[in-house]
Amino acid sequence: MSLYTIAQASEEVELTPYTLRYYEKEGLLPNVIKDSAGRRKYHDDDLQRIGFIKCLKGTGMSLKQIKEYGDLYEQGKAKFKERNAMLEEHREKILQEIKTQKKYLKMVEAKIQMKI
Amino acid sequence: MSLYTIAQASEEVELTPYTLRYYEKEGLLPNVIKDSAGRRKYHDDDLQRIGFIKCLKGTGMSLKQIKEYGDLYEQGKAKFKERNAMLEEHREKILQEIKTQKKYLKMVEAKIQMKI
DNA sequence: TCTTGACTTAGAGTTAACTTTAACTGTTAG
DNA sequence: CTAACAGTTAAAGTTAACTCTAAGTCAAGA
Repeated sequence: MSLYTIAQASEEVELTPYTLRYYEKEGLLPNVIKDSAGRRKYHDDDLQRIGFIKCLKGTGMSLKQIKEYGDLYEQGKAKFKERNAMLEEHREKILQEIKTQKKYLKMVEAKIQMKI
Repeated sequence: MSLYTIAQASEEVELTPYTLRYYEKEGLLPNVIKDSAGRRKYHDDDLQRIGFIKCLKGTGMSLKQIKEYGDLYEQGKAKFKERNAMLEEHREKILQEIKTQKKYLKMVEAKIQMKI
């Protein structure tokens, strides 16, 4: 049961403390606790959650949508279907995006080969 | 030798006329001509260039960097090396990004499979 | 005890990339 | 001839996602 200060969590997840506070303010991190002096303490669970937020964000999901997903997650089993539907839709988007990236890669490689 | 109005070019490249004017203002489209009434006329070359801009942008290059690349392109053979170096560096970035996307895809798929 | 340093907050500022507005002009169909 | 339309410009507005500032609090070391 390890706890992290915001500086440690920041280091761990490679996001600035500003960003961590911002995500919390936006409702993406509803479970971060505070110590008696009001300072944030991050659980491993929080870091896991941030990791998944980075995954969703890194694949083009907006923070707004990520919050929607997180809100469904907070509602547990009751919203499992909706939540998974979101992820499956997002999965398709990622697959499509990888395809597009591969197409663009070929275009760049063609341009490199042109030698003019 | 076909020429396109901004509306036609917009349709063709799937960018709004606003965006086309914006790209021009930012120096990304230095060769767009105007008719006697001051209206833009796009050549096939312009559309090709916009296509490549979309490729670079779609793979995460900023408009600022795209302009740098375009400026080198305008200087022709003299800057060929620099220009190609930019593209080769960008190629690496795209490869890395595809890797990351695949990793994230696996994370999302794992989450979907979790069924909880 | 004093000061240093890491934190806190609310709110302001920044950046990229558009997107819209307002006021205007030239072309075309009736 | 005139109304509608498609374009023009400079400049202001928007949005997402941070990023920073100012003013304050608290705990720990010299």
